[in-house]
Amino acid sequence: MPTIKDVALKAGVTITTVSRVMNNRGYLSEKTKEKVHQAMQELDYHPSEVARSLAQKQTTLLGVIVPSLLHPYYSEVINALEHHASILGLKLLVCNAQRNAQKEREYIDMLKANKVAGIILCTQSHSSVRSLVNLPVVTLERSISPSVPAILCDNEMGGHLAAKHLLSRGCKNLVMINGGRSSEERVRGFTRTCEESSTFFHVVQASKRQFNQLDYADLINSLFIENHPIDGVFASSDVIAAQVIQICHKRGLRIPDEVKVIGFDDVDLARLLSPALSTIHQPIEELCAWAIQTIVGWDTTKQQSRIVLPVNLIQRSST
Amino acid sequence: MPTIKDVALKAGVTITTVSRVMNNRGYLSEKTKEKVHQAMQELDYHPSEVARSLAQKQTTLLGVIVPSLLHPYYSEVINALEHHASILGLKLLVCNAQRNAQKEREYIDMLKANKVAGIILCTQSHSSVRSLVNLPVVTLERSISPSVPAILCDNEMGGHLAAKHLLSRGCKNLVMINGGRSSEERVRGFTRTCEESSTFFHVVQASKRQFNQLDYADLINSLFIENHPIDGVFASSDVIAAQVIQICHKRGLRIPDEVKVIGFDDVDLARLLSPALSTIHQPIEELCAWAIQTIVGWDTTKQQSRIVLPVNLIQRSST
DNA sequence: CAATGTATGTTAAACGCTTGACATACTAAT
DNA sequence: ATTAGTATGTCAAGCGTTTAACATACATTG
Repeated sequence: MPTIKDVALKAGVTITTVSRVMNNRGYLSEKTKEKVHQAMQELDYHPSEVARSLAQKQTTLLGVIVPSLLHPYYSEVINALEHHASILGLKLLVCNAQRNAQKEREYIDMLKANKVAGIILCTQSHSSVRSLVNLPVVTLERSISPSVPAILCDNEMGGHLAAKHLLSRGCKNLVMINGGRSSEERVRGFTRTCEESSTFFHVVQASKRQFNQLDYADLINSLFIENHPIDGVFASSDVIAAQVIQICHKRGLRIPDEVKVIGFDDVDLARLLSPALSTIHQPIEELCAWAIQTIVGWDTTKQQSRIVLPVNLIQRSST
Repeated sequence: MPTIKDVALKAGVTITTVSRVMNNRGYLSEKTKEKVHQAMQELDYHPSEVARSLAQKQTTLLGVIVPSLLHPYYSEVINALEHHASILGLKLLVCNAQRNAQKEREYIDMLKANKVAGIILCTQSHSSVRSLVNLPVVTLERSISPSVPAILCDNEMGGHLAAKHLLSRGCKNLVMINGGRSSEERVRGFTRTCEESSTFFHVVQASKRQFNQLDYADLINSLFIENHPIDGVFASSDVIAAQVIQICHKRGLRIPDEVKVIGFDDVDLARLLSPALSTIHQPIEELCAWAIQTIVGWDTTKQQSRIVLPVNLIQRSST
């Protein structure tokens, strides 16, 4: 592989000049630039990012730590992050902490050892806050400490919209299934709205195990057995909602006629279900754009410690 | 951040010794190791991967290029790759080529500039073969050239199993929908089996646009309009199958009573659909394990240029 | 006792790039 | 004719490791 030296030699300039051309600093005539670019092309030269990183004490890598790579929400997050990162010449180092605080700490150490430009945290363990000083870090749909900027969607509004929608569709007996990504705000918005309309409702909480396996079947089944006839379900994620639909299907409960179901996230899965799932849309693209922006502008802009983006209702065929 | 120098100073040894301890080479007494480890702990020292990479002319990064990050198949691939990689201390650099040959080439250059330990290619463009010499590269569920080792699943067997299954369930009028990830082998296995049993069938091909958007609704709808009553559908991916189910649902066709549907991949989505989708299971874990193994053992083991793993039928409620 | 193996140490080059300091011209404006 | 700006160049240190080469010791073995 050719090095900067070879380029300099071929172009008849010094490596300083080549470096200047690459980084576009100092005075440079068009002619010199031309010569250098020419030489680069002929040699098929690509500067070593590693050497560059060492010299600059910074890489163009961005660490992303997610609690799961199988949950479609994080697939979409990674997709959006990769998109915005690549526009800025940043690369994504994807880490799956698997909801394991120990693993998360190891990943953080690893990312620091790799001198990443920043870390985007989508996990919930607080254990690691202290190891995050002096490093651009942002949490996505999560908030671990006032000292770490957080990008969130308006979860309370989401809970509210879901409840309001189910009520407006005539539901009288609501239940919310709250998955492991326990969002107090979603529950609060839902609860408040139900209470305000004096509708019968309750909230069930999934266990961490159920979240890990993305398997809520038992929980959902028990709901339909134990309780008064439910006619409206708000699931705290589309994945849970999918399973609600499945179980209604098995039990012969028609959706949306007998039971209405609404999810949260608006991942691609939602539109693939039968019936297509009504859900609360998270602006994943925007969330990710803000997250990247927060990392990239770390020193230059004063950090907003908390950014909350609006959500909205997407009505499909399940309500 | 502390450097190897600081550790050496604190431990009262030279940096050579510290380096030896870290890399476990040369003679070392327990006492020295102890001292060095102690010093590392006290300083919370983590060696700079960047410096290490420069010195060794190799990183512990693994490039992965996929055609889409939203397609659940690739989510599972990335999940499995990340898992196997992290066990070996490798990190995943995720690249989304978006089925764009130009982007793919850029990513390959970028990965080379970053001195990755290897590249796992899940894309189909051939354009880049020549730039892959002298670099551990493997293709996953794809084969671009005899000179690049490929890890595949037995697609022809998959097509065969799907057809055989639909036939054994009594279908008389089959259709296969072949998505953009055009796998000739799947078609061949399906076709051969149908022909052998003299069953009426045909194969429709989705356009690239449809694949990109993961939206096959029009195509599927036209099937049910144009043709004799179809009673069995083999979709070349679970995502397509999901949409078949949706459209049957809309058209009031009961599954599996009136139409039987089988997918391919066995991604998580399959078990979340209503009814749960029968499908051909790809051994994603094993495919990925082999892929990583191929990269890691690049120089030591002679490369097998082609590894084909078996698939199997998973029957759920859609057939 | 000599030879061998074990346990350290020192020194310094190498990896490929960035960057600051400084020197030298040429050009154009005052 | 001086000054300021522009366009290059040279030199060398620095980034934080690895690694080869070589020098000492001390402990064991034959």
